[in-house]
Amino acid sequence: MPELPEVEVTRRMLAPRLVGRRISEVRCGPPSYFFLTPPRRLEQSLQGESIEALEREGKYLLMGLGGGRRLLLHLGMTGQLFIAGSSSPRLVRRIDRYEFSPKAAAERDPHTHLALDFEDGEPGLRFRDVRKFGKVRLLGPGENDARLDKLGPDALTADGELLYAQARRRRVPIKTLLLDQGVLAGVGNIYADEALFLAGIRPTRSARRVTREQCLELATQVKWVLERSIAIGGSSISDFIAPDGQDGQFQNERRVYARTGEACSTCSTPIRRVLLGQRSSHFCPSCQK
DNA sequence: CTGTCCCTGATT
DNA sequence: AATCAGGGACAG
Repeated sequence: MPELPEVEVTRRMLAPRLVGRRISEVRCGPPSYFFLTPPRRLEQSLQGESIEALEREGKYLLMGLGGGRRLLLHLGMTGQLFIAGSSSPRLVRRIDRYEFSPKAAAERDPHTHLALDFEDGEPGLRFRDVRKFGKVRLLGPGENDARLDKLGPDALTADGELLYAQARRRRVPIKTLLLDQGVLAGVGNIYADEALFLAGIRPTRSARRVTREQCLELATQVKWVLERSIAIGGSSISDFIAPDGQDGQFQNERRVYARTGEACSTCSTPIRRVLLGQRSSHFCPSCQK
């Protein structure tokens, strides 16, 4: 599940391969929940555009285009952004045949929704998303997206005092607070669980019962775990791949996430799993209070 | 603030 | 055939 580190790894690897190039051809799959901007309109509007920047806000990517327009991208749960021709066991072979015409339907990968190719002939960009929880939207000059407007400060700059101030006035579990993109932009289920483990705080603890010292420590651990994951290419637990098809390595360093029943790496107590608002949380009942 | 829904593939 | 996974929008 792509969270801040996976999106940032994607951005860093993609930027040098996209920025400065002019789009020669755009192909989209059929209309779906995935397209906030209708696919036909994307095909018309993006053709001939040049890419001037690639930025990240929380878990969103923003491709800066000429004339102040921007392309908003979100990977959702199973999104994969990669360079055409990349190979990975997580990618199907049909992927490079991105012929989206109805007659070619049997030949194409039904999960690749967007393909951009470049005038200079360098390999293009592909956006694949099995479950279509991802998003694509074209923003006009000066146009904003409500999703972006709601984002809080980037989690890489998490401020413990600010987190404490928010925690004091919310009755929700601390884990729920961490997942709130309006509080800290970019934290998802994996890194929330990992940061809470490192800070020694149970995910279920009420936010208002987390002390100031604990909030400072939590902010420190959030930043550490995100930076560490970025450094080793993110987490490839289910679907995530880097733009070159490579897997990240952070899944090998996780202490609690999806380790239910396994021995805690510090004290050997079995890791437990609880549900918080339909979402699973993992913690060590001995190390986390 | 909590519950439901969007979607598809893997698992039971 | 039913259940689970879950980011985020939305309804209640």
